[in-house]
Amino acid sequence: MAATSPRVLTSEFFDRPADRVARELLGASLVVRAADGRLNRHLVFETEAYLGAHDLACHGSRGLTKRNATMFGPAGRWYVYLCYGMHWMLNIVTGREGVPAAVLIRGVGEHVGPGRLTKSLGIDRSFDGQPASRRAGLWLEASGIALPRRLIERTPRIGVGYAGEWAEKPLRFVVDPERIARLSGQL
DNA sequence: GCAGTGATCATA
DNA sequence: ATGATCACTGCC
Repeated sequence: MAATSPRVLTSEFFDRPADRVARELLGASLVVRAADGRLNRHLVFETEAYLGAHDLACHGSRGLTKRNATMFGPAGRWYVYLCYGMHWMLNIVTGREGVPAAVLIRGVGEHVGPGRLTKSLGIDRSFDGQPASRRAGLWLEASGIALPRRLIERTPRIGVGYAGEWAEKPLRFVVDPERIARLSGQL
């Protein structure tokens, strides 16, 4: 009867190759603490991995800049940047310090699309560089379920056509949101 | 199918 | 200082 308490994912989980983290984040929960203190949980159903300096689709491949500095830092921090002058992109940094790698969170709960989910959840630049933790008010929790591998679809990443052969690597991970909600008993 | 949007970065 | 770029979205 002791309800298993949700496991907050920490740097131990994130300090691994981005593609591994991206796959294992499917079914995890993105938790947002609202202004009134309430917690809102959203199941992660779509992610993309950005592997590091050798990955030409990755911001880190153009070297360290002010914008992407968080990616070069330790794993487990939020990397948030503005895209097309309008949309905030939410990433979680992965791998060793000095290796610019991260996972883009593209879909959670009923929120489809990386720009829409940040808008819906009120996520912006203020989270950039913060550890994903309760203190930040934005964190990730492990799924309580074992997600069957056959439910995971892998495709090339979206919107990175400029990246040559790296544009075609299957580094986007997707599961059907309804299926995963049912598996988690939240439907 | 493509315009909007503006911070960021390279070039100078 | 200037111009190109861009991990998207919404409307044509």
